[in-house]
Amino acid sequence: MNNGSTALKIMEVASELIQTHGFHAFSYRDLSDRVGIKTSSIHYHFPTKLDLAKAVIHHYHQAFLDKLDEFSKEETAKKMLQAYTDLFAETFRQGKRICLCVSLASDLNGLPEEIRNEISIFVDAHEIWLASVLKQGIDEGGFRKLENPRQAARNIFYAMEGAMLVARASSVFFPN
Amino acid sequence: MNNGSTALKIMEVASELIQTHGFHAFSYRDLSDRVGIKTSSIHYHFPTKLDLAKAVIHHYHQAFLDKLDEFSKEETAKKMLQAYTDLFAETFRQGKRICLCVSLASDLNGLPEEIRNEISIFVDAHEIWLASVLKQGIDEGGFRKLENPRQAARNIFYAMEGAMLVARASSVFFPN
DNA sequence: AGAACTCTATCTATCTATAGATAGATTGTC
DNA sequence: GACAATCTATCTATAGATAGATAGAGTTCT
Repeated sequence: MNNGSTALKIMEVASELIQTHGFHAFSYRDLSDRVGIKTSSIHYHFPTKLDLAKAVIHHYHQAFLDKLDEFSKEETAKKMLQAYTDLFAETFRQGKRICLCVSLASDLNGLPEEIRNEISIFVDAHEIWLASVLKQGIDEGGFRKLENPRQAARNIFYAMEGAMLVARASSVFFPN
Repeated sequence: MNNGSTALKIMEVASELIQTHGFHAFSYRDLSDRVGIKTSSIHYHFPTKLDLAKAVIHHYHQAFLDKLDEFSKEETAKKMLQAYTDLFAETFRQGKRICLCVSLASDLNGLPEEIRNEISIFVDAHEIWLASVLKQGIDEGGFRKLENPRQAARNIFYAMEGAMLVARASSVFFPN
């Protein structure tokens, strides 16, 4: 594994394929076609598919934390929340792309513990960030008082993740 | 394809595997092992894996509509909603099993249109039922007035579906 | 009634395509 | 010349799928 531009491109394409088709629904051949190198060269960078998955999650996770930091610079909690939900909407607009961790969650029962842990840390980070935004919003007076901000944060997160999956399936969003 | 008990058993096992592992993550061999017949015999009942998927969706869809009818017999909208959410919780308790249509939705970009249509009809049925329950609850006075019951129904549905996936991934529900 | 036939459901054996993976040669850059 | 990155060629395992045989239950013909 290394951090050169080829490795990065492989990770980006892999991330896209996981988010649009799922972990078990793409192959090294698909990557090969899109990145423009042979499958064996991909193995050079990521010996196994799980190594690739781990690297993709790590990269995506870091990028997401950076986004959250950026959102935290907004003036009000309301704007932070808006920026957060906009990111989901924007992601989905790119070929019905869903959140990486939810795509992997749907395959989770067949993935090794190492990956499951990475994903659970990622999910927790979302909830903690959202809960802190909610608390700030309550203090600011922009949001109404909540009994359990952490639970409310979870509910928002559930709805965001569920909405992406359901939107893919629903005729409301993609009528024939 | 026929409706004998073997075909039914195949469908039930397939449904479980789709809900726990995903459509692309189980094989005819997995079915063969669990049902106790050879893979070739499964092909006798369901010529292709997509034929099997179609049959499973259809069967699951019908069973779900029956459940909704049953829930509609509850005295109040609040109890109907409770029965609905209990069903999700009960399903999830069986080996982190998620809703069939959401599991398939995460693989949707790689599935044929015929299946996509089946799923979208299913999703719409959920939302229509939920919206009617909400309206009834508002009329009864048990629920507070909503500007857009259909949108509220969608939000409930999103949260239910998202919660199952996130619960699978979250350390809050499955700490190490 | 009994022989001949047909249908259902299963089996064994095998096919083709593709998956992820590996060995070893080649190329290009410092 | 050494190393990084890529290639060609190939491997093993498994996927979904198919062909053809078989056992046994039910049907039809004479």
